[in-house]
Amino acid sequence: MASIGQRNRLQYIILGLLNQRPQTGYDLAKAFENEIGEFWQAQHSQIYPLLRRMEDAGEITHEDTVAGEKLAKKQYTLTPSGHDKLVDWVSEPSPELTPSKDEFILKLYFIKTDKDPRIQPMLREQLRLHQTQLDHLEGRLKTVFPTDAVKQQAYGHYLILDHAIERERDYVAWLSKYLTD
Amino acid sequence: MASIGQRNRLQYIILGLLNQRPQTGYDLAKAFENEIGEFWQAQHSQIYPLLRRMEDAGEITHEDTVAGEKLAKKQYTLTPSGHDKLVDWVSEPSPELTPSKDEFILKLYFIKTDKDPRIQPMLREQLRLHQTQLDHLEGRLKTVFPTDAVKQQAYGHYLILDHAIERERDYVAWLSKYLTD
DNA sequence: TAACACATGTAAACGGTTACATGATTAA
DNA sequence: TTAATCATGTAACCGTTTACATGTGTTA
Repeated sequence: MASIGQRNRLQYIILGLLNQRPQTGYDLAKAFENEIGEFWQAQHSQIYPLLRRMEDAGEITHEDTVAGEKLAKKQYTLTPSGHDKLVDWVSEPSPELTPSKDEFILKLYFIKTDKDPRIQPMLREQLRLHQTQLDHLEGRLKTVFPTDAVKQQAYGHYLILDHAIERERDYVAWLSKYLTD
Repeated sequence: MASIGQRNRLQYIILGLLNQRPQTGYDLAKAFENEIGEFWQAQHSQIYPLLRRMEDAGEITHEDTVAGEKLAKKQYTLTPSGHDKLVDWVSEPSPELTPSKDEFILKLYFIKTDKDPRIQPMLREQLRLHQTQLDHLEGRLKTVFPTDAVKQQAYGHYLILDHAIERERDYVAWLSKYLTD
């Protein structure tokens, strides 16, 4: 029995995605480029070995299918044990505050005076970045959740999109506060 | 000449900290427990080998000193080359938006309906956490920057503390928006 | 004298990224 | 037919965390 460290959060994301519907490793990798990519990233090179380990641990199983003439696919599904593990994880407290690792913030820390000529260009660059991200997220909210009915079918997803939007909005407001033009 | 990957951001933090004043590896490790710990974390086991590599690369030098009878210390200082590297890094654009890796947000994503009984307790737990962090940061602002004069001596530090406070304030406001009691 | 803080290191394991490698299917 | 996408894997490297390991100085 392969053991998977308690702190490996990617495994739980995979459990959660497979709980939505059975998928291949390729599908999972795509999910990290799309909606879940706003919150977590993973490459296929990390996903395929982990799927193997999770299957060895009895949390998921796969069914071999063939597309077209001979393109092999592995369709992964949760086992009851995997489902339990997912439920346990979501139900556990999340008492950790992870530092944000924002490189711009890090650079700011080493600027001494408000007279430093680098500050304003840096703030402007970040404003552009976060404004773009804000526009992107607001667009996604409109396309992914056009009606209240859809919100109730993926309520958690709606919540975190709303959170991400407010975060960007506040970041933009904070940057504007210190921009002098 | 040892090469240090471009993406290693810890080296720049160390350059920045040594630019403030010469320090030992132990001092640097302490700094990550205190103020800089809000934004980045590093253990001494990562710091000591990196200091060695940075010295090999000619960015820092050390002077051996002895405290008391024979407690050996290595006091590290920036070289001109290390100072240049720090200035270059701060002056470079920071065009990357790092995902936040907030485990609570991740868990929310997998909750389907607004009727799920886990949502409210989760929101309450996070409210408590972020309220505590907000209180902590507001306390630090008052102790670290009691007057406007001090703000101007470490302006970047003041900015990022202000940013962190607004971030927590907004997080708390967002959580409260969805709390039903 | 015992506990705690100061001080420096190494080793093992883990999580994540980039690169290497191969082959099938579909659409332009 | 050729480029893009679908599909699965491995290898090497890097950054980070946890644990191991040792010894000094200070303070209660």
